[in-house]
Amino acid sequence: MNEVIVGGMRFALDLSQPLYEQVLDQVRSSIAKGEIALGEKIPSVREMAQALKINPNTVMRAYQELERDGLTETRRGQGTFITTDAEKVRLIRYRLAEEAVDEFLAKLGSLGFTPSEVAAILRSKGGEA
Amino acid sequence: MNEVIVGGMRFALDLSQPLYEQVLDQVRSSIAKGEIALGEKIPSVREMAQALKINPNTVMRAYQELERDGLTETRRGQGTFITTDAEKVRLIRYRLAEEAVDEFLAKLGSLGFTPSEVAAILRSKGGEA
Amino acid sequence: MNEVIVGGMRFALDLSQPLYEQVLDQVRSSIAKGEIALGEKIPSVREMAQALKINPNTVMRAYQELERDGLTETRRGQGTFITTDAEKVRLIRYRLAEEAVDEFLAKLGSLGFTPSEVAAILRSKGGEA
Amino acid sequence: MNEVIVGGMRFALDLSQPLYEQVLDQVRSSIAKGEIALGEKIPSVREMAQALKINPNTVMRAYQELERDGLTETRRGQGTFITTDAEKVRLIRYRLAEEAVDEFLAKLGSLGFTPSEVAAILRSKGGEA
DNA sequence: GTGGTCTAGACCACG
DNA sequence: GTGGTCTAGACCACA
Repeated sequence: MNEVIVGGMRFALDLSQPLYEQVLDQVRSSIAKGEIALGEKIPSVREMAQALKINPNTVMRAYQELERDGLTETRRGQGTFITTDAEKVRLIRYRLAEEAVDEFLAKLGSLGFTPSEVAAILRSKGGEA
Repeated sequence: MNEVIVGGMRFALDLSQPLYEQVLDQVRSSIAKGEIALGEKIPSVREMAQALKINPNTVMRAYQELERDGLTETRRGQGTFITTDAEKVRLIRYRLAEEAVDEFLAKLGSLGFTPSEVAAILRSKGGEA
Repeated sequence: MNEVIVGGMRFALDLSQPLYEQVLDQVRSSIAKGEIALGEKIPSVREMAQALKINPNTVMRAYQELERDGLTETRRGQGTFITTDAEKVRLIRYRLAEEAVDEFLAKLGSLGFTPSEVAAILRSKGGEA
Repeated sequence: MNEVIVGGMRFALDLSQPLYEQVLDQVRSSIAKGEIALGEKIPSVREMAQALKINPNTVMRAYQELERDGLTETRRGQGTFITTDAEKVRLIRYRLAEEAVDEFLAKLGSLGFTPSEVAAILRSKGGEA
């Protein structure tokens, strides 16, 4: 495993997706799961880049997207902090889940699976869905 | 909607993904769903390109990937035909479904949803999974 | 097996190579192996095409190449006949073998195999070479 | 000879085969022979294209096939690198050799040569097989 | 800078 | 007619 822990968050990067997207997803996921507390400071771009051994531009892009989503805010001269707005976090978590579900159902539908077949596959996968 | 029907298959292209991948996915879907019969000829590269208003090279790339997957065979000078091997189609359909499921569960998991929460969301979405 | 016997020669066609080349190879091979006698008549282009369920142009092209090699001769109004020159057959057989050997050694060499490794692989393949 | 050395690899292109296939074969050979170390970067698409005086798209096609075979991985924005998985290289080298052997034996067999004749020809060719 | 996608258009081999 | 290769050149996303 190529895992790194930075600022209390766990990162595992691969080449299958853009790096900035993986960083974004993994920070967002840490927030959604509550692994990192609201209002807490996250590592600086430079620290994060060094820890993950990736280009600072890549981290920067991920951070910018987090801020656009309202999940973080930068305080000049102090760094980047997780939002303190729990409702915002809840909404974003829900929105991401909904998107994933829609995409999933669309894909399975396009392969001609009925809802009950989907359920069967999910069950066989260990989810008790 | 910008839909086109070609050779009994429905196509709707957008810019969110590579065109060749969309063509690939949609032909594959048609095969997986059985909308197009085994052994049947699919439209020639040029026909398809003209119908979808895209470049023949782009269609060709999709067709070559289909052949690599074993879903089609090309007969020189005659065209491109769906495989007659039903087992191969079944396997690929299953593989695609499995990939979608894995991706879905990973994403929802990374957002901190438990299996039963996932099931609840799916139910609310109209699937009775 | 998708085999057809025509004029005493065995044919099995697939899509991995040009059809005309397969026809050419298989006729040549029948001659080289002595499965078809010198001076004998081979089926007409039309007969052959019908038997193999391929385009007459494809058969024609194979026959033309055979004639260019001197393995056959056409007698106007009578058809196509295997040469009666045994020496020519011997030479062509040897030339084809030599080409195959050269190509084979070149390929294995390009993969960095030593002669003794090649010999080992050949032995493991059932040839006692 | 129209040879070019690029990134420690030797290239000689002709018109007997598709260019992208020749590039593919020659890079693959270099990897199989260990002429280029695992994990090493190979020349960028543009560099290679310029050096070989062919179109970047042609090089790209070769590189994509290498990646599909698992012999290389591409790091976005950084370039294309030889895999670090020695086992994968070993397997592919063996697979290529096996294919060559099978093809060779089939061809010689179709010309009616017995295994011992094949062995004799090989010996006379300088291999001591 | 890197790889990746797409286009337009030429040319070839095969059937 | 079919698929396949190649080019030139544009444009994009990523690091």
